Amino acid sequence: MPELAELKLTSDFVNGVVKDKVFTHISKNPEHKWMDVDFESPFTIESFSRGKEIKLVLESTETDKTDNLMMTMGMGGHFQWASRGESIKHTHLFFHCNDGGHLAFVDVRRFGKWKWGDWNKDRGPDPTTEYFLFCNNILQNLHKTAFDKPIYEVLMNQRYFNGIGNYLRAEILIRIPDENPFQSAREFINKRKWELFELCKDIPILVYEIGGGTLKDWKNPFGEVSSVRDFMKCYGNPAMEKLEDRGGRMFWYDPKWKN
DNA sequence: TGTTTATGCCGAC
DNA sequence: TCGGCCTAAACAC
Repeated sequence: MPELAELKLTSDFVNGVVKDKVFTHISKNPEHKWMDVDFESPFTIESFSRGKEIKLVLESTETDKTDNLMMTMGMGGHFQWASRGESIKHTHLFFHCNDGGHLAFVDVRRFGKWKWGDWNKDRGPDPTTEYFLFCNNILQNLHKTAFDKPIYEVLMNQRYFNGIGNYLRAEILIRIPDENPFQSAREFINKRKWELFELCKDIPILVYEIGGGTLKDWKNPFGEVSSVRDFMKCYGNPAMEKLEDRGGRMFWYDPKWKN
């Protein structure tokens, strides 16, 4: 998906467009097989992101009812605003506004999902907004077998690295150039924990500040914000080596570690 | 025209 | 751990 930085931008975008707006109901595109959702009218929306989850807080303007619609974005989910009469292809959730427009959850591949609840307890703290908890969650669990695996695989484990995805793991590991990304996560972390943890915080923040990664299925909802585009040193770079990991994802890495 | 590829996750073995 | 879920853009021929 969109990874941590893109989720944060998506959440900002939602907050920008729903500000001072009142909604009447939610409907779902029947093409999408996932659950229907609705909420008592009239209501307001506020968005938060944590790692690769988005929380939409819906609040009745007339009663004290409130509920959280928890969403994941899959590979390309995002939000757009549609004015009265406008319809956007591949919209799967419509948050209908009393001005006739709607907030559209657009998701071509339909990998995005939603449900009522709260932050998924199987996902770890957000490295950018809960940095101390993020570090602690790893250090307290470092003895577990999950950390026997190579660091390049463990960086994709959302229980510990919530928000890190396929491009971020490549961009993080390439920035610790003298450590082999194929060694065990435990060994790697024991040696270079603070550099690793800080990169897990700082790279997503950098990408957020420059307006998101340049990704095939994802466009910055605000349009281009920055001309800084060279943070991507590794992912997708033909000068780098790549291999398919056990999850069927391409891992991009420095050719010097090819065995 | 056909094939490969894509930022992710879930559930059936 | 592995296939399945989906569409469309970018390739290959």
